Amino acid sequence: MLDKKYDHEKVEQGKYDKWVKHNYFKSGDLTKEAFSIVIPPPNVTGKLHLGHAWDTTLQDIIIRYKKMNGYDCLWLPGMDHAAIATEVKVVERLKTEGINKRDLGREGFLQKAWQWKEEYASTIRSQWAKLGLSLDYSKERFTLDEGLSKAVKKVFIDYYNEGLIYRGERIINWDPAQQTALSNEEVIYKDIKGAFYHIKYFIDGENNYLDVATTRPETLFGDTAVAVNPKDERYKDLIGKNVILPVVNKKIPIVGDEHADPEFGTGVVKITPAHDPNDFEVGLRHNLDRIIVMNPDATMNENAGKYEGMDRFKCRDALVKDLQDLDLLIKIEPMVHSVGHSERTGVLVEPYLSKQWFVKMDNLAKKVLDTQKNSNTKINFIPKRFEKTLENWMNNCHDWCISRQLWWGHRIPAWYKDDDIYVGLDSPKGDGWKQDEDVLDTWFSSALWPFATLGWPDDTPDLQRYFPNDVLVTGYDIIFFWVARMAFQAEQLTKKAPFKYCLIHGLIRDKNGRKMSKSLGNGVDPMDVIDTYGADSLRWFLTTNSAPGADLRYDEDKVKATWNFINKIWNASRYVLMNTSDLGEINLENLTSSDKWILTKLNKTIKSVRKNMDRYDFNVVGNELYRFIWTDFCDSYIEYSKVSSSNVSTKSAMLIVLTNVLKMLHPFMPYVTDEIYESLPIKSHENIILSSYPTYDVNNVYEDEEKEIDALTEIIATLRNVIKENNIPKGFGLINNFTSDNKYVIENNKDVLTRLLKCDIILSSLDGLNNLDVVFSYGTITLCYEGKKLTLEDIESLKKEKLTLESSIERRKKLLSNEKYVANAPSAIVNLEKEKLLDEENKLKSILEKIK
RNA sequence: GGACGCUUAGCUCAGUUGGUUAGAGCACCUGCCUUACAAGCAGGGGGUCAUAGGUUCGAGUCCUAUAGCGUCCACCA
Repeated sequence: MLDKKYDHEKVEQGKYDKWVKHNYFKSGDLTKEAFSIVIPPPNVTGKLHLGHAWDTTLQDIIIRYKKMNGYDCLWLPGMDHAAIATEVKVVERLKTEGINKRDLGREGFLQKAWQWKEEYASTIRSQWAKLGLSLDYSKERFTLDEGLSKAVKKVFIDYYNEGLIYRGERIINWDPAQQTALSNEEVIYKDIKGAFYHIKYFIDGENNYLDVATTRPETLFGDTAVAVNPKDERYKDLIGKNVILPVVNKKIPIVGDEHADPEFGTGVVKITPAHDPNDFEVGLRHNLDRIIVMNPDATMNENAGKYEGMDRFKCRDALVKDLQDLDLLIKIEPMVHSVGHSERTGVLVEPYLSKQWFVKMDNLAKKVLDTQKNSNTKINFIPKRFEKTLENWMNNCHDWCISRQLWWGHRIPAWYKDDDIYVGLDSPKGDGWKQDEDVLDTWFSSALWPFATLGWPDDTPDLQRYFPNDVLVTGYDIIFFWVARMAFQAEQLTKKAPFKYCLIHGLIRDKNGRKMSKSLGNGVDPMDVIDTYGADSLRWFLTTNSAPGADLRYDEDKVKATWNFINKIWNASRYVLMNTSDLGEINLENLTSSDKWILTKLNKTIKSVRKNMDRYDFNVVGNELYRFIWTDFCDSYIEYSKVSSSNVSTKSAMLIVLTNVLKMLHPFMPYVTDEIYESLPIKSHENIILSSYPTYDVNNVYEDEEKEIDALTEIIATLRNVIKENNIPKGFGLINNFTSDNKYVIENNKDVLTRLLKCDIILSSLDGLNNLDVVFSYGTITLCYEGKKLTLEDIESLKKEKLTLESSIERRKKLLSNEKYVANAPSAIVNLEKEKLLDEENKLKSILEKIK
């Protein structure tokens, strides 16, 4: 028997270990149809946050549901080495220990990084365990393990040989703190206060200057031209002349280029091909030199003359002051502009000319766009609108910079000797070859996750069975980072979409709607929530409280409300268990009307729940189950059943309902459903995980009894209202004045009525008491009681109801006399409308009699 | 500049292909320790579904415009 109160701690204690020990999460039953999900591998940089809890719970729900539907489910766990993110953290930690990364050397550093990885991996695994995730640990992978390394190398080498990867000198986003290149996606643009510095660039041989405005004056040392628009009347005659670069005092040409926007600033733009992507392009068009003026740590280099060694911003200040002294500064115009920051280190990104490896994107993107046009080959996003997000990215993507000047990652399999490049698995023969020092962008390996984790490039049984994955679950914020890259890598390497469906959820926000972030300090640790309310409460809250694709505000009150819901389930279960402990076997031969009613409601709920589970519409499922359990089962059925709870069929009915409810709840709340299922007097399996999901049972749908008990429920609610409004004292009687074909509703359910309304008897005559008629569409019920008589106020309320009925009847008559409505509306709706009209007319008739 | 989303009860949110009188939780008011549950039970109040048009027999739901809020992408010399 269950304890009197639901205690989430006690319930969840030890269950996960039990599940794992019994191998409930293991895939590989070849007699069943396969279903697979790969977990979005969390970074080994820290603890899981609420977003992870949400994301993984959704997957767990799907996996448990599919498992109960007879599938061989593989949910593959794993983690991401998260190249730069982890390296930054390890460097930080080393710093607190007084150790410098470079002093440690590559091998020494990697040792520390692997230590870090093991540490955080075990934290993450314990968090997965607390969440109750049905992961198949026998298949766990890591983006830096041997198998993925093999896959990554193969892709790099093949792409290189096919010309899909190239090495080139380009302007890339440079992170001066970590001293590595970044991809466009790793740069976060933020509006910051800056200034437009207007500087005099004197025209060679003239006593005249151009007003050149820049936000980064320190890059002046790399200027190799100034550009004006060839159509700009103000300047077009100057094209071909030179200006004197201030401070440096060398001649650079004035070129005409469309890049200069006559509307923007002064219409004159300095061209610094080594420090700006647009200028780089201009430089190519006009064959300009590229002068790098900074070191990798963003201090000025030898090209900056006396400013050499100064930090870029210190140099800016010093240079501006000097320009002022030289009377070369026209003005400083404060402005707010958007500047790129490194996603991981937060420092301002420097556009920087550098030799890096790139993936050529145009063809890869085009292939994905093509497959997305075909419903047989596409990835189906849920909600659908996110397909556009993917397509937008594919339409606008630039070549992908994949080399990173880091140590923690897949080292690039390229060797150099003088000007020769060798790309292959191992170092080429001969002396003097040196391997590339760089590693690959972490997303280069995670892009292979759906298939490389299953053995690709080898054609393994797992790959054949579980690829493509059935569904991928992730937040909309990483469609660009990850989903897009999986899409084109899978397409290119396997000729398939990596997964059939992509279920997208939103972001977790705090109670006030702000993003949860470390800097705001408004983050909530899911483990704390689990300690306070249990994993089941957290899981239900996360997955049933928002529409697909929408953000979710964390609201402790709602988690608390979920705990209350579980407590309700717990107590309803106690009631059923108390009544069924002596039940030998299921027997449905003598069901009462309310037994049949609840079985009918159960089956209709099962039907709808299955439909919405299949479309991953979990908030609809949540509402459905909540309403069925609390309203139909607890508020109505359990109360009705109290008059027949010694009946074997009633016992059987309540056990069937509870069992099916537990099964439907199980994907959402695995712990408490396991606990209660274990206590059931009759059950089909040793554990609920192994049981099968409820199916609609047409043999237990009873339309007549459903109507009867719906009527009973309505009668009870109405009478309770009347009793309360009129202060009818306990112990009253009632007379059944329903029309002859409705009388049975009360006759059949006398016991329930007297019990729930606390009335003594069902009378046949008034017997000298005061009376009050209550009008239903089935006829009237007369309440007979001692005490005050029907007052004027009561009559007033009847008059009020009369008015409401009259207007409603008028509306319905008008509707039904509308030929177009009758012709076009579905007949079920029209019939319902007719029925309603009839009911209301009957009711009105009774009221009119009463008032008169 | 381009794209997308949101606006429904005091608060947070649902609302399936258009179809009974628009729902839930929390909060609020009233009355109850009724032996599953007071973390509960029973009853109640509260919404012209952002605004204005349109399509339709019928619009919270579809279309157009407007306002406000938000997100992403691009640009920002």
